[in-house]
Amino acid sequence: MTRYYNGYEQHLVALDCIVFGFDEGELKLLVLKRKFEPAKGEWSLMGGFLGKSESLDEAACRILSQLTGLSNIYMKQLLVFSDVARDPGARTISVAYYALIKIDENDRLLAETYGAEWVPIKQLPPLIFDHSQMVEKALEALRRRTSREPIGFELLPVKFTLPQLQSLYESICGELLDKRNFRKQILETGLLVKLDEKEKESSKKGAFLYKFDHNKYNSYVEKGFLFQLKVKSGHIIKGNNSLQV
Amino acid sequence: MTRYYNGYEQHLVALDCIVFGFDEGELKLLVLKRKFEPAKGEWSLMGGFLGKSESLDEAACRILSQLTGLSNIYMKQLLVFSDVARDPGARTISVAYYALIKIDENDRLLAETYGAEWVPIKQLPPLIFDHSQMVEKALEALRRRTSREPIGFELLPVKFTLPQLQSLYESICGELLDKRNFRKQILETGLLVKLDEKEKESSKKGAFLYKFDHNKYNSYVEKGFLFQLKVKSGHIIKGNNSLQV
DNA sequence: AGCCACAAGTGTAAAAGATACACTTAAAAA
DNA sequence: TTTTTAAGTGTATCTTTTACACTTGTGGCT
Repeated sequence: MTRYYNGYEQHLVALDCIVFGFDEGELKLLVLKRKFEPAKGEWSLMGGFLGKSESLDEAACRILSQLTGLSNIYMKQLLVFSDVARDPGARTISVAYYALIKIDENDRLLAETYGAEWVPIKQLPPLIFDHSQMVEKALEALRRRTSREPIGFELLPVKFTLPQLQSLYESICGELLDKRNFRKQILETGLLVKLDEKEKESSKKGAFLYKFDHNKYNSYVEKGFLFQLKVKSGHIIKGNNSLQV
Repeated sequence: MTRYYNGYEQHLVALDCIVFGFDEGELKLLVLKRKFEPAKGEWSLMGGFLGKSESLDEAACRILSQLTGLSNIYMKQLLVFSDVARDPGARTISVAYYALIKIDENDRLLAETYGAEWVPIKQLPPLIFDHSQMVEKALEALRRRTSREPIGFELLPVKFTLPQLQSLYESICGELLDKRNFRKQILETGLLVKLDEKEKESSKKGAFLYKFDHNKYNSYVEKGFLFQLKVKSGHIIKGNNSLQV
């Protein structure tokens, strides 16, 4: 096939996936102990190599599904890392992808089956090579994208409560948000459907479940509507029954 | 060197540069007629291949400088294009970069020397392969980034007038802006330095020249300041001496 | 049965920011 | 001297964002 472009260098093209999940009110990352040399046994992202007859998007899906059994996952290309010496095993370039996973929906044990582990993002161990940089960049991208597109829902179960959603946004942007303002804003989009069920795990009163209306969102997008969540300057919420006279 | 990772496919890694310039009040793109097969003679972006001992950023700079003589240019990685059949010449993946150039500063003839041409973005000819898609994505990225970072200045000469700057922003976002609001907003940042000189090409009165204060910007950024230009819903400006009773 | 503890849920007023808008000024050309 | 052209300037209205505190529902405890 390579009739043209003779004489140019060929390269190993790796892929690494930054896999985000949200569980127990925390943003988490899926990491695993590397099973081969070099750096065998150290913590790393999920990775693999680009094959002959697949696009990068296809390869990213393949790798994620081989290593976790998951499919039909939100994935996005992030950035290529290409320092000449980034991987001591060989000269490789690595295309980083990030993925958003609904942890609840999938068997939480699945990860362990494959030797992977969900680690809170605040307690990440050191990762091999430039993987920590990749995580850093992925977090920035996630923050940016979250405020422009309704991708937060990819991290929650199909049915979720508003307190859950708020907590998710707070974990992503690293700031507390005002409950009333948050609700007002998110409900104003008209994209959430209130269900008749309540979730009662996290409180006695229970919180109503909602669904995100993908169809409505898509038709809005076609009409030029822009999802925008102003998740900027949150503040510590005070004055909640902390004083009693 | 490749002691590890044996048996994995190697790939040709191309780079393509979307080179933006701003001239005669228009956003322009640098394109050239391809000098080799396949698709010889057709319009394409500037491209090349990743070498053995260079990072992608280095390669992108090298390619731009080989093909235009320019160096010290703002460049940013955009996205990798990797469809299996994207290039009929061979299976390649291509990392797209976009660059912002101050056309005035550099010899405008330079382009021609190298067989390249500045084409207004609204009159782009069809480009080979997936290059038109790349341009599309680059424009989106430029629009997004322009509103979050002061990169517009990379497209203007070091000294510029406010009408020039406004016209640049209008070309990028594709909408007319209100003169007074634009000036207020951009001057409020405190990042423009008014000079004592006037530029008198485009009007009899002449417009004052300004410089962008990079140092100040950098120190602001360290303090957490965020550049934000709200360049959203512009409108057609009416009422300017168009009626005379 | 009643009380307590806990998180869910709800509205409004003040402040900040964005928008719309029209005339004056400077200087070259006629 | 007049005309023409684009540069330059301020304010009032509207919209959006922010700050803020009490009531409700329910399970568990006594």
